[in-house]
Amino acid sequence: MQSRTPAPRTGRPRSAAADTAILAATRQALVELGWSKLTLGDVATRAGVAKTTLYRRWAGKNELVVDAVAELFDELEVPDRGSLAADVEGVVLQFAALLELPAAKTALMAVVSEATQDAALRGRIREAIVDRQKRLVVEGRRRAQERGELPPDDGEPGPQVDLVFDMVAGAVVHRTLVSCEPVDTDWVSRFTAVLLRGLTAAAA
Amino acid sequence: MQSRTPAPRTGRPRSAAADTAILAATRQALVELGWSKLTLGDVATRAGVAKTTLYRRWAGKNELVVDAVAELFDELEVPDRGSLAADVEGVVLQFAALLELPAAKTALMAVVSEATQDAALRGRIREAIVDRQKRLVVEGRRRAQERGELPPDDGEPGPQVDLVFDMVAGAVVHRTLVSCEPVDTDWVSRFTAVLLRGLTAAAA
Amino acid sequence: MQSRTPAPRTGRPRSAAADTAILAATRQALVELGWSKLTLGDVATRAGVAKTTLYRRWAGKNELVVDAVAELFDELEVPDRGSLAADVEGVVLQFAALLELPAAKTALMAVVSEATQDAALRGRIREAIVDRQKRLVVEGRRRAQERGELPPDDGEPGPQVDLVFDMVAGAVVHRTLVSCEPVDTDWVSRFTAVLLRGLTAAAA
Amino acid sequence: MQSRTPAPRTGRPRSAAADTAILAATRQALVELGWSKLTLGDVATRAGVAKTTLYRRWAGKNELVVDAVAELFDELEVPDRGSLAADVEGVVLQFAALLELPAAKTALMAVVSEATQDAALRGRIREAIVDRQKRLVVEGRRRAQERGELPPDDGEPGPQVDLVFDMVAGAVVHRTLVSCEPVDTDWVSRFTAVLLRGLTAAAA
DNA sequence: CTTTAAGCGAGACGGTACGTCTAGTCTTGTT
DNA sequence: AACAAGACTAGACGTACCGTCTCGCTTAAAG
Repeated sequence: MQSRTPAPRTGRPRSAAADTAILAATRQALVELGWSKLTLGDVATRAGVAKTTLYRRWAGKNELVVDAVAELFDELEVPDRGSLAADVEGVVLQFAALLELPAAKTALMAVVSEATQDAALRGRIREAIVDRQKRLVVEGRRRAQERGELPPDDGEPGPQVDLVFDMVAGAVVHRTLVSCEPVDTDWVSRFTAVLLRGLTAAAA
Repeated sequence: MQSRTPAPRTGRPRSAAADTAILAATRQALVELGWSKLTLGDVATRAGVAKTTLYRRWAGKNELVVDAVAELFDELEVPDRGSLAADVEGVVLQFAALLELPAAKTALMAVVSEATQDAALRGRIREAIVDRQKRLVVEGRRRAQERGELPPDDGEPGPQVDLVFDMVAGAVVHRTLVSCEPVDTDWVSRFTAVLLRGLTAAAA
Repeated sequence: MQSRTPAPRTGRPRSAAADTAILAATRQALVELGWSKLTLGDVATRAGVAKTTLYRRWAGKNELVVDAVAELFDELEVPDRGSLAADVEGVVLQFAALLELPAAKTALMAVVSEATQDAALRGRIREAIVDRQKRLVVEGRRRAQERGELPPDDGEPGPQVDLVFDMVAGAVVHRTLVSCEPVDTDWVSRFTAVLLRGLTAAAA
Repeated sequence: MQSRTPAPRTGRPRSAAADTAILAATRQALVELGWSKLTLGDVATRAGVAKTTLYRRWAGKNELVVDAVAELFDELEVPDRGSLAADVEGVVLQFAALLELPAAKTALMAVVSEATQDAALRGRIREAIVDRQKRLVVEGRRRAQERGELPPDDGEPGPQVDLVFDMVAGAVVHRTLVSCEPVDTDWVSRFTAVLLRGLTAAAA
C-alpha cells in the first residue's frame, strides 16, 4: 500500500511531522484548486516545506494525491443500525457524505482518471480504496446473517460480494459525480429497496 | 450542446475537414497519451493544422475533449432482443464494450474528473451523455410494457428511470474503471438478475 | 561569430528590440552580481522578457555572456597620436580603461575561465575578441612604417604580431586582474619603453 | 595565507589524512569537470568524506579551490641555467608547463574570475600566488648581477620587478589561456629576446 | 474584377509549473 | 568533539505547455 520512496536507514531520519503537513496541505490545495491547478510547489509552500522534501518522499503528483486521498477513506466505518436495510442505507449515506467533500470528489476522480492510463496506479487504487471498502460489504452481510436476515454462507461468498460492491459504490458515485444529483434519503431508500429485494429474491 | 466558438458569417469560411481531423486527432492522442499528457500543440500537429486554428474553434482543452468524446456516445443504440432481461443485458454489454475502448475510458473519466471543479462542464456532460442515455432506459421500459413484462405507467415514470439509470451505468462504470474487472457474460447475467428481481418485486 | 540560435524564416519574426534589451540587461546584471550570482531568470526580468525568449535565442549562460561582452570590445579603436610610442600608450590606456569597467572585467574573466573547459567557447573568444584586437596591432605597425619609425615588412609579418599582442594584452590584463594594481601613466610609459626598445633593438 | 576554519584545541582532533584526500579530490574533480560543474558533494564523495567535514574546514567553494590550487604553485622553483636569458626561458617554460595542466589552468582562471567580485579573494591570490612568484624575479635578477650580466641595484629595485613580473606572467597566461596557442621554444626565445633587449637597452 | 474580411500555417511571446540539481545547514547515531 | 550519512531550506536550472499575438499568405463571397 506504499507509494512512497523508501527512507534509508542511516543518516538523519525523515521528519514525521512533514508527512502529516504535506498530506494535509495536499488535500487543502485539492479542495481549493482542483487537480489540474494543483502544483507541488504550492503544496510545499502550504506545508512549510521545501519542494525537494516532497520529491524525496513521493515520486510525483499521482503518488502524493493517492496517499492523500487514501487517508480520507480510512474514516469510513461499518454502522450497526439494527437491520440489513438500515445498515445499507447507513453505508450509502456515509459514502455519499464523503463524496460531497470537494476534496474527496475531485481527488478520487482525478486519480481514477489518471489510472485509466496507468496500471500501477490502478493497482494502488484497488489496494487502498476498493479492497478496503469490500470488507465493509462482507462485514454487513455477516451481521445480517447473525440477525437471521440472510442465510449462512453456502460455500462461495466471493462473487456476490463483488457484485454488491460494484452496485452500491457504482450507483452512489454515478449519481453524485456523473448525474450530479443529490443522494437524499428518498433516493437511498428506493435504491436500498431495489437492491435488497433483488438479492433476497435471487437467493430464494 | 455546442461548445464551439461560433464562426462569423463574412470572410473566408472555416474548413470543414479540419474539424473532423482535429476531433479524430484528439481521440487518438487521448488513447496514446491520456488526458494529462495530451497537449493541444500535439493535437494540432497530428491534425495537420496550426494551433491557432484549434483555438479559433474551441475555447480550450475541456471543450475540445468533450466534443471528441460526445461523438463516441452517439453510436450507442437500443437493442431489441425479445425480452426485458435480454435487452438489459444487451445495453450493458454495449456500454461495457464502449468503455473498453481506451479512448472512451480515458476521455470519459478525464472529463468527469475535470467536471468536479467546473459546473459548466457538468452541465455539458449531462446534456451530451447522461440525458441521451436515459432515453435508452425509457425506450427499454416501453418495449417491456408492450411485451407485458412490466405493468403500464401508473402516473409518474420519472424517479425509477433515474434510479435504474444510475444503477446500470454506475455498476458498469465502477466495475470497469474502479474495480478494473471485466464485464463478462457471467457478471452481466448476475447483475441483470438482481436488478430486475429488485424492480419487479418492488412493483409487486 | 554568431553564438545565437538561428531564427526560422517562417512564422512571427523575433523582436529585434528584445535582443538589445537582453544584452544590456546581461551587462548590467554582470556588474551588480558577478558571473556566479547572475541568473538568467533575473536577466529576463530586467530585460522585460520571458525566460523562454532568452533560451530561444541563446543556448545558455556562456553564449549569452560572450555576446554581451563582445559588444563592449567593439568600442575599441586605433588612436592616432603622432608617434609609435604614443600610439602604443594610447591603446594600452584605452584597453586598461575598458578593463576597469566591472562589467568588462568580470565578464571577460568569467568567459575565459569557462573557456578552459570548453573548446567551442575558446574558438568564439578568439574570433570575437582576440582576432579583432590583433588587427589593431597590425594597424599600429602600419602607421609606424608610414612614419618611418619602423622598417617596412621584410616578408613575413605574422609571428611578431602575435608576440606583441600577447605581450601588450597579457601585461595589461595581468596587472589589472591578477596583480590588481592600477595601469597608471607611469607604468604605461615604462612598459612602452621596454617593449619598443626590445622590438627595435631586435630589428637592429 | 590561511583560508581554513581554525580547529579548536579541545575534543577529537581533525583527521590529517582527510585534508590531503580532500585537496587531491578537489584537483581531480577540477580537471574532470571544471569549476562550474564541480560540486562539493562530489568532492566529498571522492575524498571518502562527509560534506560536513568539508564545510567544517573551509568556508566554501572558493576557499577550498584556492587552497587546492596554491599547492600546485609551490612546485615552481628558480632554475640556474648559467645565463640570464637561459634562466628567463627556463622560468617561462616551467610556468607554461604548469598552465598546461588542466587542473592549474581551470583552477587559476576560476579563482581569478571569482576574484573580480571579491576583494578578500584578490588578497589571497596576491599572497599565495603573485607575491611568491615575484620573489623568483628578484632571485633571477640577483643571479644575473652576480654573473655581471646586469649592473648592481642603483637604489630602487621595486618598480621594474613588478613590471617584469607582469610582462612575463601576463604574456604566458595570455598566450596560454586567451590566445590559446602553445608556448613553444620558438615563442619563448623570441619573447625572451624582446624582453631582455628592452630591459638592457633601457638600462643603457 | 477587385476589394475585403476572415481563415490559415508558422512560430515568437509572456507566463507558469515542472522535476532536477546544488549550496550550505542541521540532525541523527557512531567513534 | 569529529565524523558519516543523509534530511532539510532555498532557489536556479533548462524544458514543456499554455493561450495569445503577430506575421505573410490564401480563399471565398460581396461589391
